[in-house]
Amino acid sequence: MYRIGELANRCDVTADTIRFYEKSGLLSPAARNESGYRLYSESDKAKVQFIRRAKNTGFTLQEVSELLSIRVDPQHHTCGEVKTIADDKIVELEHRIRELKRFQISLQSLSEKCCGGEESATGCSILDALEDN
Amino acid sequence: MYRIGELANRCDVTADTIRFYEKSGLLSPAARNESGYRLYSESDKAKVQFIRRAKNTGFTLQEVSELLSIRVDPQHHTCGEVKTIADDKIVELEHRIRELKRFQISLQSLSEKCCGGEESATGCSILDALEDN
DNA sequence: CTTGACCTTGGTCATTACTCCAAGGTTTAT
DNA sequence: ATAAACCTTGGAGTAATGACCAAGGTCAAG
Repeated sequence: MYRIGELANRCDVTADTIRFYEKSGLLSPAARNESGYRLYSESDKAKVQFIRRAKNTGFTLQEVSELLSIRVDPQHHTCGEVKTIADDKIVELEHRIRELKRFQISLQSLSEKCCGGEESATGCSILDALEDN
Repeated sequence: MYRIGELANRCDVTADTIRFYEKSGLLSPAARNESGYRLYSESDKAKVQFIRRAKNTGFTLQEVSELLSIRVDPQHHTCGEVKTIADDKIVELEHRIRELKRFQISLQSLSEKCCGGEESATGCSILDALEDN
């Protein structure tokens, strides 16, 4: 079990960030010791890393929270519910991916037209292209 | 020339947003009339639309500002600078798209494992699905 | 010439996601 | 046994990106 500082180090975040995630309901410590120190497990570490990855990908913490809630309490949820949540997210991801690709392609076509050299950017084809838009 | 309200309408933003962009140094009105009303040109409209499009796809206003400031003063910048901004963003987009796909694949495998029925959802967790990956 | 729609500046408020601080308790190394 | 490093809660502050409001000026229509 890690204390908060060590978990923070291993996940490359600050202790404050982990406490903030706890306050936001994304994560709670596996246990507390007698002095009230938070204690975390390996699975907590995986969760923090999941949160970071999801966040870097552009999910809000709210959305990350929804993703995490796909970990289901089997007593109270059915496969049907899980599948619905997952399928909704899949569709949403498709939209996002399409949008990012669209912009990436347009940036790529701009970048290819630009010489990228030391020339003054007057008449740079990227800027020209933005002007057309 | 448009007044701020009309520009806002045409670009599907609010007048407040346009004033905010101005305060942030992204955009200033082509002119003012005698009463101090902001007046905008077609090129201002293009600029606002560019800002929106870039922003919706993941550029921060800060980054948009870099691109726009080069455009405003191209003789003091090089093609290389412009291309670097674009290429950095392309790499970032690639990374985000890869992560999004990773999530999507995980969710798909989760969804496939789910019968989708009324059964209890033991073991349905996106963390598990991601670990398998 | 009044009414309603629009504009001005200047200010506050909201949300997201942290980040820092204070005052104090705990653990560990020397 | 004491200093350094770590932890606690609670609260305040920050940056990005706007939204909203107040008090007042302007403009077009009936």
